[in-house]
Amino acid sequence: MRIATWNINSVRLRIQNVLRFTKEQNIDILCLQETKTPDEFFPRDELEKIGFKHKYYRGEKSYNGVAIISKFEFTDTGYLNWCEKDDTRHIYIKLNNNIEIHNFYVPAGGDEPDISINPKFEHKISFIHEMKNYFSLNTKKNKILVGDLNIAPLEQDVWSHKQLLNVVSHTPIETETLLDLIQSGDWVDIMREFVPHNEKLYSWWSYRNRNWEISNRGRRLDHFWVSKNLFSLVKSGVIYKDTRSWEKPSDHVPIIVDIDI
DNA sequence: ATGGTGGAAGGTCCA
Repeated sequence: MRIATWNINSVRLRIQNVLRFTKEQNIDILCLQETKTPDEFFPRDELEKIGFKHKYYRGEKSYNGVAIISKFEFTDTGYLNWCEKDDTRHIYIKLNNNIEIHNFYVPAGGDEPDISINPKFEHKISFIHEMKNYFSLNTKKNKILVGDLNIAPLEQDVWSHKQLLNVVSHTPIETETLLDLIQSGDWVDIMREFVPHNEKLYSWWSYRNRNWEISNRGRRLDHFWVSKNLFSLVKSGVIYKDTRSWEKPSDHVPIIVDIDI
């Protein structure tokens, strides 16, 4: 089974990119973030035509929004509201092999990395804490967690560790909280099993840099984790940088993972 | 310290 995750930054604007990507890469299940559309406008018919018969999505006007589209049926679907908000930042589905896939869009956190003066940053940190509590209560088997977590936890997950230490996405409070979530939840950070920790690895390049590929000032904000019992079944993990060069690209690129499930 | 770009909206807010 080939599963991918992608912050699409408007699924309606980039539906052609989604169709091209899923066809060319033969994706079975695609988790999307920042779909930015209410459910009644989700492009379900186009996706149906290319074989994604099973879909579960929650969106809202302008902001947030998550979706899972699949060639395999779901035996359960659902979501939780985090930080007592009903924004659309999380959904999960269950497959008939009893594996659960959680799809998250964690708050970006604004500009100022100080929880006492920036409510967006406080929201982000609280969100990760709630994820930690939730996944420590539940069984740590047969789970997959993907999404735009808006944190680059390791030194080589950003173009300059030193220069980004005080930039939201790579501050110590964020990276420590995220690494704690990985540890306490017994998660395996797939991409870092395939790419050594001393090699640069990014999934996002800002729109604000026209020469994004030359300057290569990226960050690894997108993640694909599996519970430990599934790790031996994971055959490959790739960050598919090609889409960043397509027409009207998202600023994030997909992660593609092959799993024998 | 600032501004650079993009999306949804049709004014700003958010990233």
